[in-house]
Amino acid sequence: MTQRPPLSKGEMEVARVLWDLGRATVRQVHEAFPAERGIDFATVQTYLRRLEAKGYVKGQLEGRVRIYVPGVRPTTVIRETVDELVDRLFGGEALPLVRHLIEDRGLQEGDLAELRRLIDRLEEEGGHDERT
Amino acid sequence: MTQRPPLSKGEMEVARVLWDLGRATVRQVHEAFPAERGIDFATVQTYLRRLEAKGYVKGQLEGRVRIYVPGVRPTTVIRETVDELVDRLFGGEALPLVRHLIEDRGLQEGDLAELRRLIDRLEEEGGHDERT
DNA sequence: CTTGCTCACGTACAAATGTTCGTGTAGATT
DNA sequence: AATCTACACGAACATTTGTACGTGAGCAAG
Repeated sequence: MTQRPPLSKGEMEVARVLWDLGRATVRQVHEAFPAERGIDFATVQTYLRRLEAKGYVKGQLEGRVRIYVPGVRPTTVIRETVDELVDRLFGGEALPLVRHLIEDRGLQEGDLAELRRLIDRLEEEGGHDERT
Repeated sequence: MTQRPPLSKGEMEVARVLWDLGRATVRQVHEAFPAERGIDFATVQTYLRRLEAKGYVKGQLEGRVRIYVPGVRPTTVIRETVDELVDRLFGGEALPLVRHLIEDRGLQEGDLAELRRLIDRLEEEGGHDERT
């Protein structure tokens, strides 16, 4: 089903901005980039064009300008991307990545609590209506 | 500090194999690939060459064959790669990715238990700010 | 109407990536 | 010795990616 070509790094950056804005012109996307990124207007334009070609966003002329909107949910892309990473880097094992994220990327105190709740919930579900 | 160029997808596949084997000839790496992958011997050879150029592995002629060994620890590469992904896809927030991994990628029962222990340990270490 | 802006859109182009071929040569087989 | 084999090593080449330029059209201000 993954008929969509994968997102390149640059495309991902732009896609993320569009997800945030929800609906934007090239200029708006361009302006949403931090100045330090120093990305050119035309470059953003190209990325959006390519994102459209790959089926990730939809663009439509509205008067003089083209308005872009996301065509795929972030969750979907995240799933595809992360799955691929997990496959390539961990041979499909998710746990090592989770461990790395929890240990080496600073999670906040509250985050740990939330994780614990999440685990509680999952163990609850799993252990209780599962009868091989 | 070492600004190694990032690994491409293909390079990562090969690097992973070499981490597993620890020390191998091109042929051994090639053979370690699942047949379905249908990757050519020469392709593997090129990847190893490029990995060496990028500083990820070291190769040395031993008799007539070249032996490759990892030059960078998997952990390092994983950190760099995952950090980049988290930045690009989640704007630096690690939690959403962890959540995704736990919820959507099937972790085993035992994995959850291990995670819980990990969280316990981290909460222990971190501020003793009990206030649940 | 003439200048000047701002876009969409097509085009460009170097670098990186995925993939393979060709050549030369050091050992193995006949 | 004449072949055959298996590599190392260098090239090649089509795609994809990152980045940007140039042109022409619509609109605005002089």
